[in-house]
Amino acid sequence: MDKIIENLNDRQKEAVLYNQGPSLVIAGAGSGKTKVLTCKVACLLKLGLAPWNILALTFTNKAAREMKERVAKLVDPRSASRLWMGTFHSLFLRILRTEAAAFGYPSDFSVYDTNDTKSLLKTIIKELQLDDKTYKVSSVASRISNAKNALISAEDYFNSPDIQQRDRDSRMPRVAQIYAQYVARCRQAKAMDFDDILFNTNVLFRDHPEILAQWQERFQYILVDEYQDTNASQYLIVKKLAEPHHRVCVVGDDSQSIYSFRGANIENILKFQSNYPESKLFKLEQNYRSTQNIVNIANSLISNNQNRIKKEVFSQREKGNLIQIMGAMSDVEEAYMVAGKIAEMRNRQYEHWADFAVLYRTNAQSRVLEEAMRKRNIPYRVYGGMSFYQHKEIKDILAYLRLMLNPDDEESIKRAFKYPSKGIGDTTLNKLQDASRQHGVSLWTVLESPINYGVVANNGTLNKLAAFRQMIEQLQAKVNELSVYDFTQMLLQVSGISQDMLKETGVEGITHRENVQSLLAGMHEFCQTRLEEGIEDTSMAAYLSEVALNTDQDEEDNEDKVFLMTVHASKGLEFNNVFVTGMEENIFPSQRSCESQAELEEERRLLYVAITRAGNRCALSFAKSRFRNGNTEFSRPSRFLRELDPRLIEQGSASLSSPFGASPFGSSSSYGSSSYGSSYSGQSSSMNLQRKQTYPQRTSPMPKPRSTSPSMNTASSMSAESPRSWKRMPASPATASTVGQAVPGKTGLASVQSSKGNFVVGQKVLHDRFGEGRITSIEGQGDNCKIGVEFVHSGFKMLLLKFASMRPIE
DNA sequence: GGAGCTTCAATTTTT
DNA sequence: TTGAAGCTCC
Repeated sequence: MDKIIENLNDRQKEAVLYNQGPSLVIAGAGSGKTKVLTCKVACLLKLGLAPWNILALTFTNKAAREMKERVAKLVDPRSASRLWMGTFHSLFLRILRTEAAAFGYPSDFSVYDTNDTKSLLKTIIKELQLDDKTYKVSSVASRISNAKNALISAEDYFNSPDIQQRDRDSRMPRVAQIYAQYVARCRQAKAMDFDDILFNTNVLFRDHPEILAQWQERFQYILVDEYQDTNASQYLIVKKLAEPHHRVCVVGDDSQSIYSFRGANIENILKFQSNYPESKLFKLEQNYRSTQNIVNIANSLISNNQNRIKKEVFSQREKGNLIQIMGAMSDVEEAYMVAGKIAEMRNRQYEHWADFAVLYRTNAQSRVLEEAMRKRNIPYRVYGGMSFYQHKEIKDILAYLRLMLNPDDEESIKRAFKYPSKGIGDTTLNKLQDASRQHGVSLWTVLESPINYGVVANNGTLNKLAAFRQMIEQLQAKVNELSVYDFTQMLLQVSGISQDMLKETGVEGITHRENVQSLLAGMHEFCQTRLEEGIEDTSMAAYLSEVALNTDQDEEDNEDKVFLMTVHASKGLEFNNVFVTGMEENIFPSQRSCESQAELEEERRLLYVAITRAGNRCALSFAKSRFRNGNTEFSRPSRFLRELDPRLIEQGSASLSSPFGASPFGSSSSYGSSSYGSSYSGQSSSMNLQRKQTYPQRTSPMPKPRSTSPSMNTASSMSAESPRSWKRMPASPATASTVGQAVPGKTGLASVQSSKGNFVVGQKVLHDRFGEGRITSIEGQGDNCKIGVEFVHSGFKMLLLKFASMRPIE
C-alpha cells in the first residue's frame, strides 16, 4: 500500500486514501488525475476488494486502456483485467446484454452507430413525407440524442409543451413523431444506438429493482473519470448504483468542461456536493506539467468565468518563457509563421517534432497549416478524422457480421444489399421497406417471403432477393462452427466482396484492401489472445460484442511528427510546445457561441484547455484576414487575448490595444510589420527570423497527405503569384493599371515605379498575404515586371507586380 | 448502377 | 473553397 502511494503528494494521498463515502476530486490541469485514479483502484484492491467489485468509468476507450495498463503495473495484470473498467457505453452494454431478457431484447442485439442512426432517420423523414431541407437529419438526430441523454422518452418529448413549442418555433413540429418512429424501428430491428445504451440502462434499473439491487451489490466502489463530461443519463446511473453504499469517487475539472454540445452537463460536477451532502472535496491544485507562466496565464483567462469551482492551480516549476502572441496578415502567413517557428525552435532546442502541437478551433483551419508544414518539409500528423471502423469497406463487412447474429438489423441489411452490388436497386429496396412498414415486420421477415407481403416485382428481381437471403442463411449456418477469423475469410469469398475489391484499381483500391487486411489481422489477434487466455469462445458473437463500441483510432503512428489537431481533440494530451492558432473573433470564440454567457464560458474553458496542454512554451496567433467558406474575411483578434494577464505576454508580441474597434484593415502599417518579428528567445528582430531561411534543413520524410490526391497545385515559391490566389484577396487594390516603369541598375533592375508605389531592391515591403519581406530582385518590364521578395515567414517568392497586392513600407 | 453535373451548406465529437 | 448529396443521362 505504502509503495503505491509513495510518489504522491499530500493532496493526492488524501484523495486516494479516503473511501468512507462519496468524494469529489477536482483535478486541475496536469495535476496527476490519472495517477490518483489508478492508485486509488490499486489501493482498493490491496484493501481486499475483488476486482469485479470495482466499477471504473471513463469516456474513451483510450482512457480506459491506459488506466488498465497502469493498474496492471501497480498490482497484477490478472486483477487488472478483471476490473469493471471501461467506458460508460461498453460496461453498460455488457450489463444490458446480460439482462436483455428483462426488457424484451435478444442478448445479441445490434448497436447502431451514428451512421446507422442517420440513415434510419433519413428513411423515416422520407416516409413521413417531410421536407428534408426543413428536417435536416443532423438536427433531428441531435434533438433526439439530446432528449435521450436528458432521459426524455419519445412520449415525454411529445407531451412536453416546452419542447413542442421549441420545435414549432424552429419549424420542426414533427420531430416528436420522428422520434417515436425511430424508437419503434430500432426496436423492430433489435438495435440500440449509443444513447440508448445509457437510456435503457436507466430504464432497466428503474423498472427492475431486483436487477438494480444485484448490480448495486456487485459494485462496491464506483469511480468516474472526467466527471465534468457526464450527462443526465450517466449521472443518474451512477447515482442509482451508488445508492446503498455511497462509495463513489468522481474526478474531474469543471474548468475543462468542453462537451456541453453533446449533452455534458457541467452542473453535475458543480452540484456534486449538494447531490451528495456528506461528500468530501479534494482539490489537486499543483500542476506538474507546465511552467508557472503558462499556469498563471491560463488562470488569468479562466478567472473571467463566473460559473466555476474555486481553486488555485499553481506550478512549482520554473517561471519559464513568457507567452507569445503573434499577429499575421492572413491565415496563410499565420501558418508559415507557425511552421517557421517550429522549424527554428526544433533546430535551436534540439527538440523532436513530436514535442510540438498546433491547435485550432475548427477542422477547416488545418488546411493552410498542413500546406505550410509540407512546404517547410515538416513532418506532421493530423490527429482525429475518420477512425478505422468508419471506413466504408470495414462497415460493409461488419454489416454482414452483424446480420449473422441479428438478421432483423435493418441498417445492416441495407448495407449488405448495396455492397457488393447485386442488381437490386433503390426501387426494390423501397418496395421492401414499404411492405415492412405496412405490415409492421422487419425487413428480413419481408425478405423471407416477399410475395406474401405484397411485394410486386419481376421474377429476375425475386430470384435475386432469394439468392441474397440464401447466401445470408448459408453463412449463418456456419457462424458458430468457425472462429471469426476463419468465418470472415469465408464470408469475403461467399459474398463476393473479395472479388469486387480486387476489381478496384488505383490508390484507393489498395487502401481498401489494406484496411480489410488490417481488419482480418485484428480478428486473428483477437482469436490468438483469447486462446492464450484460455477462453475458447473465438466466435463472431464474442468478437462483435467487443468491437461494437471500438470507434477510436488504432493509431500506431509513433513517428516523430508535429501534431495538428482541434483543441477538443487535444484534451488530455500534453506537449512541450503548443501553438494555438486562429485566435480571432468568430473563430475562437466561435460565432455561434457568442450568444449566451454559458456558451462563451465554454469557449473560454476550451482555450484554457488549449493553453494548459503546453509544458514549456505556448504561443497564440491570429490573422487579420482569413479565407473562409470561399471568401476572404477580415477578423479582429479574439476577445480572449485581452483577458490574458499582460505581464505574462512577451514584449514585442503583437500589440492588442490599437486594432480593436478600428477598421480591420486600418492603415497602421506598423501593426502588421512589428507584430510577428519577435522570437521565443526574446530577440525581437525580423532579421533574426530571416536568417533561419538559410539554416540547413534537416531532411525528414514527407508526411502522407490525408487525401488520396495530394495538392500539387499550390503556388510554387518560384512562380509568379497566380491569378487564382490573387482572387482570394478581392480587397486588394491590385489592378491592371499597376504596370511599372522600370529603372535600370547594375544587375537587372534596381527599382520600379508603379501605381502601388516605388519598389527598390533591398526595400521592405508588406504583402497582403505573405506579410513582410525584402525585395531582392526586380526584372522584366511593364506587365511582365517580376519582383523577387524574401518574405519573413513565407520564404522567397517571385511575384508578378501586376498581381501582387504589396506595398513598400518604411 | 455509375459518371458527371449542380446545389447547398459550412463548430467542436466520443460512444 | 471544399464536400456531400441529389439529380440526370447513358
